[in-house]
Amino acid sequence: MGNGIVDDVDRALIAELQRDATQAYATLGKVVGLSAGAAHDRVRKLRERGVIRRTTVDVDPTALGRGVLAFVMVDSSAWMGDATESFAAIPEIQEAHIIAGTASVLVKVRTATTEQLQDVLRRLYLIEGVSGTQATVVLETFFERPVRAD
Amino acid sequence: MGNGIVDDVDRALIAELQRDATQAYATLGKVVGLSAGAAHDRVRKLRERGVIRRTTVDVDPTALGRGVLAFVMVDSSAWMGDATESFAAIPEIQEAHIIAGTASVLVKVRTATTEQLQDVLRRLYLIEGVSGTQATVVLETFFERPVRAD
DNA sequence: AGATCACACCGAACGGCATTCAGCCACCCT
DNA sequence: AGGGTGGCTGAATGCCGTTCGGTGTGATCT
Repeated sequence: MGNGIVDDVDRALIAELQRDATQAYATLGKVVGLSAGAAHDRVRKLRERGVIRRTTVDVDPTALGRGVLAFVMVDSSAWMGDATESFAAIPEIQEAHIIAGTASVLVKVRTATTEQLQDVLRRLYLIEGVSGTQATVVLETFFERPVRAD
Repeated sequence: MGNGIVDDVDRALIAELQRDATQAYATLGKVVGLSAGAAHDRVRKLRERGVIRRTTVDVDPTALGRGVLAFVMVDSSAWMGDATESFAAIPEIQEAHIIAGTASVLVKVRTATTEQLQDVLRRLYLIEGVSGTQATVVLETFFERPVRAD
């Protein structure tokens, strides 16, 4: 998995697709100096190799009623390495990472209201080994952008 | 902007598109019980309203040489509300948020190595008003998924 | 009630684009 | 030199995005 090299043309293609994945392969190819067929071939291989995981849409969280964003440091009294499913089972959690430092897990949470955020914290405490949480509410998001490709 | 209501069908369409934005509108319509034309119409309106911001691709950060992920709490001695551009100018920063609490800004950083992470911290200190940083390195990512649509 | 309007959907038609493929070229390995 | 591999071009084909006329429904106004 993940084999093969990602060259400059691949990176340019990825950057273009991140910007707008709906554009035609002919357009895409022109940007990097390739025919439509060649561009298509490269993108197909990038997908096969798992470099491009999927094509998706970016949505406005507020429009979906997920206007409250918070990061929560989760303290634990036990090894949390196998707790993926426990965190994934809470749908309001958008990301979960094991971290180095005093806390052991960092999660990114989106809810409609702060009351719902509180309820997520309650459900976090129900996870085996969780001994504490420290929530940080986001007041304003400067930006959220794709992984840098170039 | 952001006008109009997002009903259950819209949410189902968004959820499908988040899962796979390459599928045909006929398929998409079938999932929610709509014709291809109607599905296309709803998605077009969701785009116009800004509910769907863009169509993009999800990439594997490791494959692009961005294997190191860290969250950095940035302390400041001044008002940081207008510092968007300063943070955006550092390409390794993927997200930047103003937060409530002792720190004032939280940023998500992706680099190839921890040396490069250190260099990002150095550049953060160059931003006017930044008085300190506290970096938390991610050891393992459980998951990162789209905003919940349903 | 009846008339008018707005809105959402369907189904068909058109044209463009994704996808495939044969042929070609450059490079590497033996 | 010869054969194999990988990547590219350009063209052909068929599917799909996109548009549009027509219909049904519910709301508003007279």
